[in-house]
Amino acid sequence: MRISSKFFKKDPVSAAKSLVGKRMVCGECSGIVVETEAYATENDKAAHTFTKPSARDFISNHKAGAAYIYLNYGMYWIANVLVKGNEGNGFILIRAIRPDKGIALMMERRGRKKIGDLCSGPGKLTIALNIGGEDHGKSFTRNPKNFWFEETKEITTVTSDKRIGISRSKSLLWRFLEKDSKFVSKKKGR
DNA sequence: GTTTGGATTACT
DNA sequence: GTAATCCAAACA
Repeated sequence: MRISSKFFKKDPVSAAKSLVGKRMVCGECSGIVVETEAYATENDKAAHTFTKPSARDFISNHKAGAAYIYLNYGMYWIANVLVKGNEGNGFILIRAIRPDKGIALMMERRGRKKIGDLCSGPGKLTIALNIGGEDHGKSFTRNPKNFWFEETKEITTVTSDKRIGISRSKSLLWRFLEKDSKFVSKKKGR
């Protein structure tokens, strides 16, 4: 069953946590979300909304569940989901998924043979799923032919940790991962 | 008009 | 450890 926009209308932190274990479908490929991070518009200096006015514009011009795709370091696209809750707006950063279907195609796009290396990082999974700047602003809940999330029967134990790869507000435990997963990004925090 | 700093990855 | 490579923001 596909996840509706209602899912993205609660606060960003609990939405990010509950997205772990869901299936992310994109064209012929899919995978189970094993790692996310939450970013909030309020009291979060690491969020794009703190430094980039364009991120705030994006929030006011789009609905909950929209895809916020960002080009980082000039070479890697990074996928986020817009969250608009009563307790504040923010984004869910999709950091890693466990490949499920379309693995051969993902290997071809990535040029890698190890399944554990296909989607174990935010820049990697966008390449594997063929997500790019042309998908910026599209919806995860209203565009059935591009990408969406599904409920699963996966039994996942979710743990929280500090966010990584950022220079501000590092102390918040807003990174959520599937416990003991071999498919999460390996880079250490702190 | 020029400079700077990233939600990173892969290779040495 | 570090090169690769681009855009929006910030500064002059």
